[in-house]
Amino acid sequence: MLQQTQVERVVPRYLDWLERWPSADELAAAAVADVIRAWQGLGYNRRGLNLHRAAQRVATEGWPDDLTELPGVGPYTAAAIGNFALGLDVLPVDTNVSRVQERTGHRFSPAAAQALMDLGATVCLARIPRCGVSSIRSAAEAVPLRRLVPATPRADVAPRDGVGASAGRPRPRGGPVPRPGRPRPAGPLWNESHTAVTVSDTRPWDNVTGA
DNA sequence: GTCCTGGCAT
DNA sequence: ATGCCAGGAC
Repeated sequence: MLQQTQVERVVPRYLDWLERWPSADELAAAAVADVIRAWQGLGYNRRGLNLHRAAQRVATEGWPDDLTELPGVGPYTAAAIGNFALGLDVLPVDTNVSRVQERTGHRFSPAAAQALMDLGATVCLARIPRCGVSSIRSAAEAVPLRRLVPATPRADVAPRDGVGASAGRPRPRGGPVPRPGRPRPAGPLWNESHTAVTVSDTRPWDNVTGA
């Protein structure tokens, strides 16, 4: 349900759904019409169908080792389930996480998954990154601007004025604004779900990688 | 890589 | 109103 649909929109539907079909077996036994009806309003009805089919497959053949064998489950969802539900050491790389990794040039450990997602969704935004309040700004500043801009300007994207519109070239993806590095105080990397991730004085992102 | 599809930014 | 975004399927 969380594919392309916001959490707030999903939660109540998810709870109702689990109350009605608490297990894969029970969902598998449901009529397709009921599944579609229960999915109404969540968008992308194909996901509801896929979920139903996946449940049927799990009901008959059990859980596959490779979750991407289930219909509707790609690399991202498989990694997300692996990390959050199964406790596996895999990093779900959605566009938010991908963007953070690109801008910092850093490979984060799976332990940082939740913090990375929230950072990418609330601070390291695609269009207008809030570098001023970013806890990993210093990491992004260490990345040459060259690596954040396409080699050739995209013809289909008009140049924009803005804070980072440097070098007379558009920054279609809105990369972070590089500045001279400067010491920053230690503090929590991120806040909302109280994930116990803290940063150090020198290389903040290393604490997050577990390196 | 392209297409799908609903949400979202502009 | 228009175009971009984003996981998945192919």
